[in-house]
Amino acid sequence: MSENQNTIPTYLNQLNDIQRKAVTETEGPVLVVAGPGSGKTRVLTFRIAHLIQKGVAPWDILALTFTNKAAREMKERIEKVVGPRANRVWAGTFHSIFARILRVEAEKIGYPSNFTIYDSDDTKSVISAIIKEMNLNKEHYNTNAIRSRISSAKSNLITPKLYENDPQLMAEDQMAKRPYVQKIYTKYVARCKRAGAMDFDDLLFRLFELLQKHEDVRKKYQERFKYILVDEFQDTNHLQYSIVKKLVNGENKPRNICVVGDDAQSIYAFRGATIQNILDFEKDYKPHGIQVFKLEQNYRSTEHIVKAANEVITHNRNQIQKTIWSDKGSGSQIKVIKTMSDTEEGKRVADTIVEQKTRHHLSNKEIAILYRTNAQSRVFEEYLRRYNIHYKVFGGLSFYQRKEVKDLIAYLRLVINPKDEEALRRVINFPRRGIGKTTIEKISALADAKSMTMWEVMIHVQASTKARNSIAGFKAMIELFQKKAETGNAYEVAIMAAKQSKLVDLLKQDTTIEGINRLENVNALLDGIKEFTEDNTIQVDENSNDKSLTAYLQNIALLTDQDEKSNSEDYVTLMSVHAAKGLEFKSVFVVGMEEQLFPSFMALKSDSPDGLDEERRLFYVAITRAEAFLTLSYAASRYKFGKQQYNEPSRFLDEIDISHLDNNSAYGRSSRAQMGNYGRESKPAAPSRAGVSGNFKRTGTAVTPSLKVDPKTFKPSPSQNIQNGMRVLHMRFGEGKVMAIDGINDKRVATIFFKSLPDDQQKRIMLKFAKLQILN
DNA sequence: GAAGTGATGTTTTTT
DNA sequence: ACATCACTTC
Repeated sequence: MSENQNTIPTYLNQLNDIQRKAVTETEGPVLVVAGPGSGKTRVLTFRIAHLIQKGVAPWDILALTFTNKAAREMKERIEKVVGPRANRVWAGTFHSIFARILRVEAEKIGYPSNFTIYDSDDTKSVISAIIKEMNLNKEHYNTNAIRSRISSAKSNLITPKLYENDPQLMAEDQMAKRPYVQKIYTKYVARCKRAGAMDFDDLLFRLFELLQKHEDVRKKYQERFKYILVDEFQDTNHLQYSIVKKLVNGENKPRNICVVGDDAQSIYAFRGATIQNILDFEKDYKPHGIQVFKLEQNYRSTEHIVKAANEVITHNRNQIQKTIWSDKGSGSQIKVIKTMSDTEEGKRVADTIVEQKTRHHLSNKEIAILYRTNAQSRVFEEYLRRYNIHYKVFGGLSFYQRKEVKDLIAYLRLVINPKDEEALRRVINFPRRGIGKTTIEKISALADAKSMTMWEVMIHVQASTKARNSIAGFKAMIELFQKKAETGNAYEVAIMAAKQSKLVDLLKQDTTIEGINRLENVNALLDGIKEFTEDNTIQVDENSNDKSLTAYLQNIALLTDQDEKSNSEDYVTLMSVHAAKGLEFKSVFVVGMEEQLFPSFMALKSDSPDGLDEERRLFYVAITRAEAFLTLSYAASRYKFGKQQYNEPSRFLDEIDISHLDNNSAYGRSSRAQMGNYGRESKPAAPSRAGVSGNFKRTGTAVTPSLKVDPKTFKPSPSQNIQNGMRVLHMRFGEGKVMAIDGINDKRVATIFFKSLPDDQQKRIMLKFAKLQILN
């Protein structure tokens, strides 16, 4: 691997014939169909390295990937071949690269250059607010359903206007008893625009719009990107492909586009990805002399695994013909574990892990448990903990999605873009500063009426003097932060915001385990920001080294927890099959192989074979992650939504020829029908679910404080008599001292320091309701 | 305003 | 089973 820039490119010797062609045929359109483990990433990176070696400027190359991780790996590997020049390649995810371009060009399409990126929570909250305002029936207008409908409209280049004129879409909504989807869509788009915000789909959609409407901009980027490469092409949606086409097809421009993908590994159709893109690509570029290369040798897995995967995938209807093969020897047969319950599945898988570790000397890092849904991780966690096996769960709530982290980020977002309404709503009264729900609704209504932003109108709102004072105070505070942001770096602003907003103070008051955790998360965020400002290796933009708050927010908006830095710890990986795409492990456990679960009930209920095909591709992805050992497991019964369910073993198990299964497994498999009955008839003694989880009881649940005062002797005093400074008695909290009183009449709120509470915790209690006895 | 209660939805996958 | 949300109670 030692590359010397002046010698003949030795990297070409590390490739087989087809791979080498895929690397060296740099001109014109190229489609690389790459089976699992066929060296796809190697081809992509070497192709880029080769271009650079040939004299192409790194910044003339655009490489689009699906995840940040893939982009990072690609850059690292290019760097190994060509050195630090690699960093100047435009390599990143669709979303991050497009966001970068939009930062520069946003004003041309009516957005501020410091636009906010709304994540799916923000999107959801905007849509849900619109549904509420329109007084629509929540039963028919499910926020998630509407969101995905809007998202898929955008992914297919359908604006609200086009939506309205599309009889089929409108009829579908009519049928589903939600005729106002188009209206919601219209409002949603307007709302985002007013807030200077783009959601994930907008990062693509608005870029398309930009290229469409502005010929000069289009030409600029067409000329800029002389070579374009797209990874995981099977997972692109129509919109992404449309943008790529726009960038590639310039006037008098050689169409140097290379896409790499595998139709058999397309697993994101549910969010608009379509393998049609691969088929279209071949058609679209045929006139321009497309070359197609098929990488069919699998360097990852042994033969039983590769052959089983091939057998499974032949059950799908449409696919590009290819024969994946391996010369790594037959290897171990596939093991199938059948169990009575999900808890037993957890135990048996953990047992098998222990056995494999000793017998084959595997380290934890070489082992992965893959499941269809994230909720399945728990049983495995429980047993791995019992056995003292270090593990790590990927997926679920990412760091940046935690409430406390989002709260602080919302302050920062507001500093950069005060139009950002989601950020404003989030923090205008958090920590509480007396700007209640009604006031916020008034601001929102006023903003709507005047077509201005909430930020602009909020000081003019009709409200109590107190509320208006609070609003003015809030505004002044944010403006103070903004001033800081003009001169200070991201960290300085963040520290100031965390402290002066009283966010940290509030968190410090919560002494439960979760509360301490939350405080730690905020501190971790602050540390992260500090690191960002000090670490020169983190760069948002290859051409600048911007340490401003804007730069920071842009950097994190598109991060997911998959992007956590890899560390050297040795752990067993637990993740969803989706998350495992692109990874490989010596030993892989694919668990929960049951009808309704894998394939998912969602795919089965629609009755359309498309859904089932996608599940099968997903299974194909799952089993092809394994290098040497593959274990499949299923349970006769499992808990779902709190109820015990009995499922048949997955049909996918039947699609693997029995010759690839080990002896014990083959026996169990052939009695598939029996197995279903087995669980039902003999009624296995209820697996002691409680027993297992009992050992791992959630800790830290706050216990309701018991009564501190005997109800018989307790005589509450009239609330209007309570004054600042008095010693009072409360039924549950016991003795305390009134530290402050604000509000008038019915709205009087006392801040009381109670002896019984830990540390210097204070409670705010509304006097109208509280029963307090004056002590003296 | 805060805490507790009961009803309701959620779980397929994610940039 | 768990989380969230509207609603009640203090």
